[in-house]
Amino acid sequence: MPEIPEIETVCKHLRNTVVNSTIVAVTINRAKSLNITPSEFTGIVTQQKIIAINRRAKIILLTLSNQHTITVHFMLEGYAQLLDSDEPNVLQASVALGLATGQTLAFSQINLGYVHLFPTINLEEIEDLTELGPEPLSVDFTVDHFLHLFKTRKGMIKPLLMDQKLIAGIGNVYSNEILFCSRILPTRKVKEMSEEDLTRIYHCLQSILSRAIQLGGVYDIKFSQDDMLTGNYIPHLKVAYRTGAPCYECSSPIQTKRVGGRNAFYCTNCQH
DNA sequence: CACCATGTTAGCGG
DNA sequence: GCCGCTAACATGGT
Repeated sequence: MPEIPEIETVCKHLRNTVVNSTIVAVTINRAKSLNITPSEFTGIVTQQKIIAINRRAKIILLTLSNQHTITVHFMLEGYAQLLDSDEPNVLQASVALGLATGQTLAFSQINLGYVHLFPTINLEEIEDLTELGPEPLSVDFTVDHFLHLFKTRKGMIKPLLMDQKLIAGIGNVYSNEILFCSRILPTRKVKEMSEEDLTRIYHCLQSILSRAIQLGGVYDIKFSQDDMLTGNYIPHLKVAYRTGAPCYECSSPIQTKRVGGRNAFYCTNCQH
């Protein structure tokens, strides 16, 4: 479920709280999440300062003062929380970074995801990031860039929007929302779509993702006790998880079916 | 209990 | 190579 808006929301919180903090303790309860041994990880990370927070696709990047970068992918169920270091929740985190501030940055339920560490200063060289397509919200991702990418493809639009190698950071929830906004059915073949259709998708993609970022996405786990942002986009979802409920535009029931192995949500009356 | 949901990758057949 | 499908992965929910 975490896609660009959810990860961006976590990054906002991290920028406001942990940048310039020094890591003084490391807890690893799930060594499988790492790409190196727990003692190597702990050795490299301890006493380093977190100097920058970035996002690439659905991956959080924490840059450390010793020219290393931690990459965190939540995959299905992972989440991040800032806790007081003496809170019991710290003990069940997959990987937790104790900070000099007395708080702990906890990454929990990293079951299929990972917390990797790479020696690098150039983020694009990081192994986890090399296969990813362009960031849809970057300034150089123009409508022409989008048309060029999609025009020549043969498949259905929804799986293509979720293809991380083609375009990075869009998952099941927002692909459904973007297509409802575009009035395009998820099964439509890109090849059979007009340039106008694709242009509409581009603009919906921009507006939906930016609005969802502004409002804090749809994640249901708060980053910290005073977190008023996370999840505020949930009431704005128009089709995702609304199977059988009336469409906000035309009142006909929202439909679901498998498209490209995932659940597609759509309105057969509004989308064509 | 079996099955489904999620994101990603690998593998297979067309 | 691309497309569409399936399985695998971990876990919790029905």
